[in-house]
Amino acid sequence: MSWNPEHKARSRQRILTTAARLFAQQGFDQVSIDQVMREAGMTRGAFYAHFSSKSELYGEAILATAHAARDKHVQGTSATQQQLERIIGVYLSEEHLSGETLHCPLAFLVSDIAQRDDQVRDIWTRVFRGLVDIVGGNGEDYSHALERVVLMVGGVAIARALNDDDLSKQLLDTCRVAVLSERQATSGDNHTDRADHDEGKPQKIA
Amino acid sequence: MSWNPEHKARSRQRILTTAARLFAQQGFDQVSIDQVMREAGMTRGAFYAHFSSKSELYGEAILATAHAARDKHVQGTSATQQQLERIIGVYLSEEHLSGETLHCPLAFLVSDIAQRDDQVRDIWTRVFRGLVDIVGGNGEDYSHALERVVLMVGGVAIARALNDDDLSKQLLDTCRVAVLSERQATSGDNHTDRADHDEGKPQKIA
DNA sequence: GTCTATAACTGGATAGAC
DNA sequence: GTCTATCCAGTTATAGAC
Repeated sequence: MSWNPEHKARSRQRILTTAARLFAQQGFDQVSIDQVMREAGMTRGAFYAHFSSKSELYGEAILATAHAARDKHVQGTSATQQQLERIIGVYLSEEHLSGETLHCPLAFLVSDIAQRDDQVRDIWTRVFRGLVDIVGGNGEDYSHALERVVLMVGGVAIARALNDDDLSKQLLDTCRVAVLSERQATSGDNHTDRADHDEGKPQKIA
Repeated sequence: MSWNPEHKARSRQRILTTAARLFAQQGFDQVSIDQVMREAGMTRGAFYAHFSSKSELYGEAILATAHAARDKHVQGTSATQQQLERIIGVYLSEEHLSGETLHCPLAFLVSDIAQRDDQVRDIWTRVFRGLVDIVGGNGEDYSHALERVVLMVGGVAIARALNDDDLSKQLLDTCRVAVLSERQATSGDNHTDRADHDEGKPQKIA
């Protein structure tokens, strides 16, 4: 069985989506290659036909998650103002924390990344820049975009760590209000179209 | 050797400070009990005379770090306005990221905590509330204190993950300015004295 | 209280059959 | 390309000597 050309690509995709989910929920160390492959319907030996190491899989999974989120939430080259407000609302929602949906590797893996090799950290940094570009639109200055992304990514990361649902909810609400209100406080004009963010990716959401 | 009553307390303290440093730098999984005990000048077998599990050590190390930071930076029952501004400056500094100094478990372990058991997560949540109380002073409303702590903890966590020193520095600067300026924007009066924050602990800094 | 020694297990990674 | 079998390094935890 399975010598047709597209079979490998499908297998790889199954491995990636499974790994992305597991890594986001449990981090790098607590996910085993065996676990990923079993849930993807294969055995451990087959893994090395697709990736050369666990670390490479980790980076590719982060990238795949970011691509999927961008394709889902940003059509064309840039998000409109309306799309942007919706993204912020979904990102800073309780569903983002506990749903079956995919989770943002920026928030869910932030303190996992500092321990990883340069290749993985470069990917994460690129994805981070991609989200700043999207959230910043293009008109406002970079610092304000950075601040809002810190409230988004930091807010979700902290809300997920807290062992108190009420406090988590209050914190998400606070961050959502802050991100949305700070936007209109700094500049009235936003959105438009930009053409270049190359390999910059947005976050992960629904 | 070593049957005097204080010897055990000193051993425990050495284990705790060693563990706190290693955990903050490398996370729960990548630190072994053997490594902690060796660096503390003992062998693995001795560990279980002090703690019943690695997870218990993890929680106690977080708590010990928070206590040490509070004792160092907050004298009396509450921080003055001047102390507070200094704390924020030190917290959102490059030295906090890479120095030999102790690191804040809130920022360095934020996405590590979500994977741990309830006992550890409760401790982390308590320490988080402690920092909110300190940063919030007492006059301003809780939401603004939450927002500023998100900028502090989230900012440091993200700056540590980024593999680009310039961007890290810019992000820390942005967060520092935002935390300090947002404070005076919300309420003119701050600081005073409060008597109860019980087990709430501040962060970790210098 | 601290040590050595070891049990029982799981991890990533490779070799070779099909 | 995927499988089974295996190697080897590392983990937590316990038993028992001193």
